[in-house]
Amino acid sequence: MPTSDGPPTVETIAARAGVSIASVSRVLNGHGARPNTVRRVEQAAAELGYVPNGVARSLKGGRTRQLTFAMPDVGNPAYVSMVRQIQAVTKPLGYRLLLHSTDAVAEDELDVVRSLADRTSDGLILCPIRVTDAHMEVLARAARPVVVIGSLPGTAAVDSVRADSVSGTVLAVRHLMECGRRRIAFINGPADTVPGRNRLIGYETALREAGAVPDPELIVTTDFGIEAGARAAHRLLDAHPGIDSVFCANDQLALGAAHAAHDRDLRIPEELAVVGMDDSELARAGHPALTSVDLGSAERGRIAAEMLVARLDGGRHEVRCETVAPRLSVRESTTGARTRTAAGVS
Amino acid sequence: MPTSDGPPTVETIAARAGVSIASVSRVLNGHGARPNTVRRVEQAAAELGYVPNGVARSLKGGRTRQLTFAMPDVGNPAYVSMVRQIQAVTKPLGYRLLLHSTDAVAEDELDVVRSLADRTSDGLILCPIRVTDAHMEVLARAARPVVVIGSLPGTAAVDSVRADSVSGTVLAVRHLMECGRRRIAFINGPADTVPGRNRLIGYETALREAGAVPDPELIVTTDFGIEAGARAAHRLLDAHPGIDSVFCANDQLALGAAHAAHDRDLRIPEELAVVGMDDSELARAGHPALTSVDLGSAERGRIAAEMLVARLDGGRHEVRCETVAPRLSVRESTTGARTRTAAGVS
DNA sequence: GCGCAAACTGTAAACGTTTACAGAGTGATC
DNA sequence: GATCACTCTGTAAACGTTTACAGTTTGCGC
Repeated sequence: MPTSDGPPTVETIAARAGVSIASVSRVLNGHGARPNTVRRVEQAAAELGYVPNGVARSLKGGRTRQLTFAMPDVGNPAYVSMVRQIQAVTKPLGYRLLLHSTDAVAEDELDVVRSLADRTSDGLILCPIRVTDAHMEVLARAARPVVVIGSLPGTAAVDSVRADSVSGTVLAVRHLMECGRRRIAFINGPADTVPGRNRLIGYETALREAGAVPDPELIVTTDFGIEAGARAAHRLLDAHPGIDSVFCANDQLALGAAHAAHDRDLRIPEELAVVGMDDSELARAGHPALTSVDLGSAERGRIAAEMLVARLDGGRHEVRCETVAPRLSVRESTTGARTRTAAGVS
Repeated sequence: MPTSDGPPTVETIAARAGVSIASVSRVLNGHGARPNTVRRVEQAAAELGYVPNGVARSLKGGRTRQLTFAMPDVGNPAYVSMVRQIQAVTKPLGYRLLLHSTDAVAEDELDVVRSLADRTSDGLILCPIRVTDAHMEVLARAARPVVVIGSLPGTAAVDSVRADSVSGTVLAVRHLMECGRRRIAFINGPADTVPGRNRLIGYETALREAGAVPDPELIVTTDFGIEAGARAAHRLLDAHPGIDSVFCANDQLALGAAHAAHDRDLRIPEELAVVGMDDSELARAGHPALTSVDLGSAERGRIAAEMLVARLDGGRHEVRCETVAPRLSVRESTTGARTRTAAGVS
């Protein structure tokens, strides 16, 4: 009995069109009906501005057409580009996107996975800050498909996309050597993370492969941040004036290093070449613009989204684990091409 | 009849605990039951790892505990800080956040508002790129509470929070004058937007209020972007070497202007003071760091979220419209304090 | 006009929860 | 031990859809 108050439902439409609710549903979903019925239902629906209740639909259909993306920090440009790509893949397919910021607390990450059991979301893309045994435990019981962006133990029965920080770092260091640099310093971020360790491995690998011996004195570990990068660079340059280049674990650190160089009147790249990582807007914000390693955040986001929808559509295929190859964006902080920012008259 | 397959439902629990589904629901929602019943239900629920189906709950309860935030561009730092604040307000209250990127297309904005009728979201925070008559039309019929971040006609029956670009610009220009600057150029963004027009008004107001006459020659309009800022600055400085300072419509433009100054060997701030707008990370990325107007994105996000939840909780109070006062973050690009980035040994 | 197949339609059940209502149990009081 | 008030419990309806099933109409060929 469709009462006057409240938004129109399938019953309201049925009453107005003089048909049953089943017919209303069928017409609205294009399941075939007599032309006359179609016309009456469509007219009634249009007149009343009927919009089907998505919640009821979800309950009946067993899926919500919602996906969740959970990551440590909304502010981080790397995650922002993931969000953008995930949207790009899922929006055209009619999925809504739930954003969950875990603030890098592991228990919160676990809760997101567990909360899949409430059937509120059809699938999850998770960027864990670190993968613990508890993560594996919980992921194994996840009530809905999950794709992890990050490194998982080989045994895991969960789709994942990982970056390759080792190769990324090798790319950077190799590039510096090809530019003729020999005293290559390394400003790393927190070393107790997987990417932190991998960068160190990459750094040492690249040097050794060129027959050089990594000098622990040229390696500094610090928190991320522009100021921190500047401090670290000053420390390195104070102690080892011979340094001719520096690779930094992200663009903030690299920008800080560039600032330090400016302050010491070291020309970039002539006297100090600088390479960053992430290839964020900050790299282009440097002056000269910073060469930077792109670990493929955008692509990881895209692939993760594709994996997830594949899992939702098709279903039962084998576990996938992809690695996204890093790419080096070469700019003036290593090659020193342009000196003028843009084509203005000199 | 709870079958073995599928996740446990209230029926499964009831069967296992030997009670009715009503008791299960009551126990789980803390509505009182005999201690013995409570124990049995809780045990059964725990053993089976029962999680209530959120969709069914939403259908029964008439609300989803989901909020939507719709803005033009996930990549824009201003919106990112809004997202963060909105999360900060709503997450503790148990709301999930749906993110919708409209890519700045008006029709998409309208669709978001219309789609509130599907009952999938309890409320909406909307950042329209521009407010048209169609917006007002659709907002008036919105099926759920909406808060708009942006400027609405006074007649609108919709809660809103707005920035004050006029005052923000006045703040910046006044600051430059207090620093002794007289030839103040202005690099504006697209002028056919509300904030674009307001910045122009603010610029002229501040100058006039100091007895100066705005010189149209010192005003340039361009798209946003670092390169664009550099080009614009070069153009201005080529034509008017006497310029001693420049106010830019956002931090990208300001950073570009700073780059141009570097290339022309103009010292900042001695020979050219630079002020940006938005107070994003880019401002701190400048070297020297850029003075920048904070239009209060974060605060607008917070207030919008608070307005929305107030509307959802309480309900029927009068329409609110708040304006967030801008704030000036003074840094070295106007005051020139520090020359060394950080406390390293010189 | 009749029979038949095909196309359409309506009734009712189902999705998983919450909750109004009535019935059953409990203990206290006289 | 009967009555009463009270608390607790179970049944059933409701939220708004989709869909299996059975029933009805329709069109067609004879």
